[in-house]
Amino acid sequence: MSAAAAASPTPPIPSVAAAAAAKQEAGLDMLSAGAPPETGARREGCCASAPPTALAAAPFAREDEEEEGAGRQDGDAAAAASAADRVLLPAEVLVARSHQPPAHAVGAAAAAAAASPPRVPSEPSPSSTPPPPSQLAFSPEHVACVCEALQQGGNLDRLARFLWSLPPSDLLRGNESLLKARALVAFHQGLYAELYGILESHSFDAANHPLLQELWYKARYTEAERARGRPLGAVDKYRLRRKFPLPRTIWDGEETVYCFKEKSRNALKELYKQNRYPSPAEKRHLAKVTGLSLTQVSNWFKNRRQRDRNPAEPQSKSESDGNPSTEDESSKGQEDLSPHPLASSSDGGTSLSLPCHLEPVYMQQLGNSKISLGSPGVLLNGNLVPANPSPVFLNGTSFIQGPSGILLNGLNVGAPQAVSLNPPKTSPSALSNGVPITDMLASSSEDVKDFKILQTSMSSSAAASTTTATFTPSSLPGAFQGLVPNMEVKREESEEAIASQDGNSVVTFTTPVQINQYGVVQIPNSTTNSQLLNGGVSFSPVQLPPVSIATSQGSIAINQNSSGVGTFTSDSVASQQSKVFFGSLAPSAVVYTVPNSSHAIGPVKQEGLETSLVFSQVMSLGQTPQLHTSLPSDSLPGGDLQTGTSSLVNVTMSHNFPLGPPSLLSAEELSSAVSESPSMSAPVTSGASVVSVSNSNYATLQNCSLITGHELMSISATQPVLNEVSPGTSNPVGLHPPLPPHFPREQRLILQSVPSIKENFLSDSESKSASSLMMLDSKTKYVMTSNMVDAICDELEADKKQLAKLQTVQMDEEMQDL
DNA sequence: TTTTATGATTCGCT
DNA sequence: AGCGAATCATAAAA
Repeated sequence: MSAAAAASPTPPIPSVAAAAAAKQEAGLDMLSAGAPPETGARREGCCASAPPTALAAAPFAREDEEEEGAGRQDGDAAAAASAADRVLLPAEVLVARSHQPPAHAVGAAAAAAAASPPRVPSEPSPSSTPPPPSQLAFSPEHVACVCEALQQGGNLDRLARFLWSLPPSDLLRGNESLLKARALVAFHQGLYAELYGILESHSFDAANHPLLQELWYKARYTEAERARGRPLGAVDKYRLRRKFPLPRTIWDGEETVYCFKEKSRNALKELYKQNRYPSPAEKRHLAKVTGLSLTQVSNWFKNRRQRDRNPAEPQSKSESDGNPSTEDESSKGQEDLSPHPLASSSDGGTSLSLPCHLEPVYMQQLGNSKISLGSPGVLLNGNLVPANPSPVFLNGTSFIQGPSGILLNGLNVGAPQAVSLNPPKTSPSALSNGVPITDMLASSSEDVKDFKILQTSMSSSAAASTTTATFTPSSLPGAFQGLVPNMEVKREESEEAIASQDGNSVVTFTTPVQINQYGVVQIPNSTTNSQLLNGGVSFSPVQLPPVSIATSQGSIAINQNSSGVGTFTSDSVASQQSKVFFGSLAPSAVVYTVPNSSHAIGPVKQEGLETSLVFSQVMSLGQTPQLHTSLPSDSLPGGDLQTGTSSLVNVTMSHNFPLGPPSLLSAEELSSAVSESPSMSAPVTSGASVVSVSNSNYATLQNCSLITGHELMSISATQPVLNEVSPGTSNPVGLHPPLPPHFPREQRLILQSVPSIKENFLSDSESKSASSLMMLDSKTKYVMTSNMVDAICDELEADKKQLAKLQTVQMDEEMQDL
């Protein structure tokens, strides 16, 4: 063993290493390094069987290993060198040194050779009498040992001389060590034809395959490089490998597998769907199941995560393995993340990256959706919680992104911009119904970046114009089928028209978030009625994956009648998570944010709804402010957007609203209902509750804080127009800071004013200059004019004041509690 | 030939 | 040690 071990330290073969390209060189070195043990073992064997003359096979090794004293070594080296020069060196050395501790012969010889000036091989040495070549003084084994020693010593020149001096004895022909040495020398000398001949002429021991294979390929590469006069690329090398396959003499024919078995991959994917970050135990189990090593499993997950994170990565797109999260990203891509604000937001590749989710994420038509939530978690409709393994459903075009978490029902909120507003690592920010809740806005630069990309700017024409601003996604994915692409919404247009265009589609978000692909969020704008509720109303046919419906989280059913009355039915199914419903367009939209109420739900279907009802739960916001907005449907016909009454409602209720179907909810009723079910923890009732809201009616919920556009606007850093309108209604900043870890309870609705022009989107976001802002999801369109804002503000003012009081009180209480 | 998919490696960070 | 990011390498498809 010692001999073998001694051999291991052998350095790589210089010539080879020199020729090797950086990486391959490393590979070669590795091979060389790996070879030693084997060669050592081999040599040991050979030496062991060596005849008596071999005083010392072992010594060779020792010599190498021990690096004995310089003095003696010098002497030995000198002797060896001289002997070596005379071709018969090995024999001579061995013989000459027979009286000494064996060893140094080869090692010393090699060292000497390397150190001393080369001598003419044939040059006779005064001190010794070289036997004629034909009269080998030692056996082939000895020769082999010498060859090995010289190889390992890295002195190929010397090895070449040695080989050259050897007689063409048949005895040596079959000697693998000698052949290997010859191959090395041939390679070193550029005698590739000879090299190939050697490699193909003898079946080498598997232990030598790695090195010889390397020589084979290296030679091919070198030849090709010389022929082409330029370095080879990976592909070139690959082609050469294909063109010049390894001879079976140095290859066992076993194909290298670069792709795991389908079965293994499926198992990996399956787990990945469940958990992107498997525990060590899970990895071990998976490794066992798939037959892969733990490292391979880990690498697979690492690679998968990386590729899901960077869909834009030029090299590859994530495979469409059916993994939703992956698919979205892969499917849409990177391209959409173009600088263009809208484009990015609207088309934005769909990417879903929810590290925190333990459960699978389902996206329907991810095409345009992009979800990229950072660790903190995202609150969708108030419910998406990072830590919670809740599935996310996207049915749509909306995208959610941001480390902090952003969710929009078509509204994208992230407010990286308002850094001051967001405490860096608090909890996740939540956005509900288009209203961003910025407890945690991304403050990091990354967040900002993401935000910019994703954020959709809505423009309102605050400064720009009274005219409505229209944003159309630069490119509409297939998701928009059925929708009129680039449709512009103008104030002048009648609401109906708008409705018809967008209308009818409903976007439903369940606690996990569901975004309808078609979802277009529009904020009908008329100052009169509508408003941004939930950020906008998105309409799109709701297509929920069966899964979502079946999920334990509950389902949502929305039935709206053509009359413009929206009916919302939620049956509580025992789900823990709340759901959000977005109803369509228009005329009147009601948004409810109900925390903790989950429930129900049936298949979501929406057709031609004119009324929209939205329930969103804001995560733990529960007690805090809520915003409710309802718009009268009447305004729709008016052609122009009217200032309807719009209110945002965020209701933190743990209970369902026992609303009878088509019943109108009066503010009082609602409030009472809400008040009755104060505790968030209250289990959801199994019964289904139906709420119908007539266009003209809107419900006001107690415990809901109403935030008018002004406030929202004011929250955003720069929103001149809005600020002017409603100065200081609420100081966003003031509100946020205090938020404790559990801030979830506090919910905020924020409308950021964003520069109206999409082109300027990025820059604007940076600059924070703004007009009125709205967050849009990529496919959503929001149109809000400053007028609208004003109108809305006015409209809401009254309600706001009332609600604000309630909200304020509650918040104060909560704050105190906190 | 080029591009894509994918496994592995390396480096820096925590 | 685990992770992310960047990168390489390989195999296969385009």
